[in-house]
Amino acid sequence: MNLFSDIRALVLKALGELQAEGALPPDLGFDNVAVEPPRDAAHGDMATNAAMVLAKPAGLKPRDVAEALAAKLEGDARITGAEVAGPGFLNLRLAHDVWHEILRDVLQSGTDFGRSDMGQGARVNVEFVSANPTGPLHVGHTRGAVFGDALASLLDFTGHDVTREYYINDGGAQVDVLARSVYLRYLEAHGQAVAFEDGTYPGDYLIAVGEALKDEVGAAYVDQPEAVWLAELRAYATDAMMDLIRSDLKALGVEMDVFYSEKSLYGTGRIEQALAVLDEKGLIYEGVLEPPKGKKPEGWEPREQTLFRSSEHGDDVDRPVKKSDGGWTYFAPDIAYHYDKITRGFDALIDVLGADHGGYVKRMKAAVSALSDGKVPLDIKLCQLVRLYKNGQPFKMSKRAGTFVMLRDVVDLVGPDVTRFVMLTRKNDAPLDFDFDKVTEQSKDNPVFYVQYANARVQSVLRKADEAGIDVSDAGLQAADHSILTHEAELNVLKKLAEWPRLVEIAGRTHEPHRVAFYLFELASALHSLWNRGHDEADLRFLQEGNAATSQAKIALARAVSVVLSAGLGILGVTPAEEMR
RNA sequence: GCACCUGUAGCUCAGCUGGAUAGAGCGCUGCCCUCCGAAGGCAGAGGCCAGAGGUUCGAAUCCUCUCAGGUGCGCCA
Repeated sequence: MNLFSDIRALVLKALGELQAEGALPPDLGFDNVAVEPPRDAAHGDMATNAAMVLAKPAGLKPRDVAEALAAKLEGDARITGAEVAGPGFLNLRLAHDVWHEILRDVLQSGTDFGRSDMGQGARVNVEFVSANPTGPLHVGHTRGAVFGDALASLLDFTGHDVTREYYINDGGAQVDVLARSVYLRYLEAHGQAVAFEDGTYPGDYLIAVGEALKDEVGAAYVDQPEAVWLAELRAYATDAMMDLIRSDLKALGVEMDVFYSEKSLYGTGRIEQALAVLDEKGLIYEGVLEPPKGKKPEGWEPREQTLFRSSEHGDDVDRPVKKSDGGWTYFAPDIAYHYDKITRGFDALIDVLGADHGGYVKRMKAAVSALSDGKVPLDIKLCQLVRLYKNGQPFKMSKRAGTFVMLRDVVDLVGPDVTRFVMLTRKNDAPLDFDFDKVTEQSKDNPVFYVQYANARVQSVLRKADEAGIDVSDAGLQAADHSILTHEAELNVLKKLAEWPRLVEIAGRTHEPHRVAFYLFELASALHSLWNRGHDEADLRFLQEGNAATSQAKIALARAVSVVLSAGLGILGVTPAEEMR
């Protein structure tokens, strides 16, 4: 149950009655009527802008509309006060019962509390990571992996049918480079001295691949020309790298539903087919592009290419799908890949990419718009870079210097839970600072710790209550008399719990999982605040000595916080802490 | 040159897809531990929301322009 939509429904019903009575014009639309938590708690529990939105089209004064609405709403048992404020806000106060009902709902629904059917089962494809299969994942990929996975969970929680997908770029020239690099390691395994020149991957992770290849084929490829082994090694090396990447993802707790191979698009007519669709719409032509102004690429000369008229779908210029030598550009298989996603029947597509792919957004949106006749929306989420720090000092990533930080390094050092949470404490399009020391610090500066600690405190109360012989089973807590929870600090926690379903919908709609992380911090904060007031005010403690009934009600509140924390952490892919060590 | 992202407290950042007196953490100031729930809590100071116009009942949020930082710009994926 979502309290905000319930109250909004109530407001709409009242407005409808006013309409029926002739107090409002009959042709008035209520789409813009919103019910929100007021920023200032002194303004009550809920506020609606109905009067201000409707006054103008109705030809009435905002305050008059608000007064009429207030009179209607005050008849409802859930509303204990409705007052007009400011330019025409209607501030509502809700009965304590409303909050206690939320508590019951949380306890009954468990971590499904807040689950929404907003998505109505729409099929959404979330493509993320999609790192080139040329080596293990590094810290930049990690952010995309965590973001994509959490976004997918969030969409699932809001009623979408989600597919997590990884696009394997196994079709391009970089796979040749990989194959040749593996060949060098293979020769090395046979005792030959090799040199890794520019244009090869010198990474240590290929040593094992070279040795495994030797075990498999013996000396069959030694001193053989490329023509003999290249095609074989491309496939062999790609498989080896994907195994590596899969295990990296597993270490982070990410599981893909689909791995889609770029290679499968070549030689199968898939690319030609997708381009034919565009061609039918008159969006493919032979032409010559203007050189970019200002910074002319070296050796620029005008050449005729096959172009996609992406400028008709919002792009700035048209984009080449064929190189001047007739081969496909990288864009062509990408078009085919997205066309494939569309034909698989997805209602919406999401691509999670690194920020360096910014230049790619418009053309891909143009392609999807053209291919689906504007029916399938594509949202592209760009993840900004991660800046690493150690002891407050920046920590440069450089391939050449060999200090390239891998996903595995981060996860091994701080664990998957901390990695995931911290990666989600910034919105995707802002850069993220990741300090290895701060993220493991046990203090309130550290949001991961702060949230986990709140959950651990609740678990601790539950254990102690159990030892004291209080029934803290789900049934016991549900049956408790929650109506004694009337203290402001307790109501604050309940109100924060009531926000969860709304927060989830907003986060899901905007594709912004970081909102969940911030909410969890606020919820944890509300619990800590109540907990600490218990220090001075004994009757605010969860465990009331010698009064099992009161304890049960208070512990039910704590338990509900734990439930929602678990649900939220679950979306982020973080395991709730039972205790702090 | 063009496109995209960013610009909010001293610092790091939220800000509900247009709402009321713009929030949090850190840092700063002042309180709160004989013991029973202080790896914490409470209170306070701190703002021209980069700047200028516009849209409207109402703008940090939408539009235009300017400034600053980042990213990218045919024959790499």
